[in-house]
Amino acid sequence: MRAAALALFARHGFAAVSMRQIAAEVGVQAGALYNYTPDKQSLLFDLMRSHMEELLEALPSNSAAPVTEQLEEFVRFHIAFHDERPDLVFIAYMELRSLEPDNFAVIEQLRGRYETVLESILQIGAGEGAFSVGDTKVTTLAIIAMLTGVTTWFRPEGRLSLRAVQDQYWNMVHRMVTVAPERTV
Amino acid sequence: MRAAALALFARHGFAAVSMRQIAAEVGVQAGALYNYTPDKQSLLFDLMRSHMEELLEALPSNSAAPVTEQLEEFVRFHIAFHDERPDLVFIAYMELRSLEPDNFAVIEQLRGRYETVLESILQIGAGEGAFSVGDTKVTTLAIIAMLTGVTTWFRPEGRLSLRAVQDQYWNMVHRMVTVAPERTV
DNA sequence: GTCTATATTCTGATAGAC
DNA sequence: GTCTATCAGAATATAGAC
Repeated sequence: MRAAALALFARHGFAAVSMRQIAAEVGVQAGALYNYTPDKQSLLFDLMRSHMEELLEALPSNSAAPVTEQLEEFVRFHIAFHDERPDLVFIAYMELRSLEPDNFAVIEQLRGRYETVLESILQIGAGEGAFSVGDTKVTTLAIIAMLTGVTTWFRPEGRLSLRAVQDQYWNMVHRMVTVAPERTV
Repeated sequence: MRAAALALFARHGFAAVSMRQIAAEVGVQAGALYNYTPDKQSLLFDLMRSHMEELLEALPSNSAAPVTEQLEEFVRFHIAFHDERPDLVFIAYMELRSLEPDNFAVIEQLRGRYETVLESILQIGAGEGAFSVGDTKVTTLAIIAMLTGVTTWFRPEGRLSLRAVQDQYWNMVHRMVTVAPERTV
């Protein structure tokens, strides 16, 4: 049921999907779904919370490694993890406004913890002189927006391999946080 | 009515907003709305199409200027234009899936034209040796995702001025497309 | 644990008075 | 051009048989 709901929410949006549609996808009648979830809102919330918790748990944290390597690891991890769960990533971002206030607060807090991991890497790197960034919060949000955008177009069977995409994004992020070169033009 | 619908769609999502809610916001009864739109779908489509057309019309195109200046102009324009219409930008991105197939095709084509403007700048710059980019399509999507993300957090009365945000994003984009420096760490 | 049936409310859209 | 009233159907969720 969770898988069916996830696919439908990602394709049509939470509000546009009815419990009857989910039931039809599973192959049961609508009433049977309520043996597995108390209501529709909980179904969305559980999907989003478990996704965010898995994301945080899977996040590598080699705080002993050089910051540049930590940043590279973060970039590659973000793209790979999101590639494996495109629907979950999509709804975790798109359906925030469909959450009731209490549920929203929980997800928002988990999001904040994820962003803080990246921001800490940038701050430490800036302190060491390894990175040159302006505002670390702005840079954090810019990098996450850029990386998350990959899910809107990347397909494993497409023109570029996952590895090639990771390479190119790491290259872009690396340049973004490294001191500007002499003008070449 | 368009303004009321826009605000509600941006906050709750197209599917989650009823014609009665829009009417209540305007201060009329639901039936009266149908003097101004044939149906709810057209209301969304008209908002999105007029937004995309204004975006394309306002887009500067100084093809005589150096490509680096063209890119800087694009970056600053994108952020400023989107800052002025946060709700429109939000629904133009979030509600693509709420469009019926024919309407979706129209909006998608307009999106493509906008992306092509940026990609052309990158391609010309790469050809001239002014830029060093990997895949121009990937770079285009990465830059647009990064810039569009600004609307999710930027507030004019916030900590950073619009100008400061433009400066920092231009700095990041400029580094992204410029040849990598010698390793500093 | 799934079914059928249903309570209740809401939905987009229309008809006709004024 | 807006109102009231309404149509026809869909929505979430529940009750009770099996």
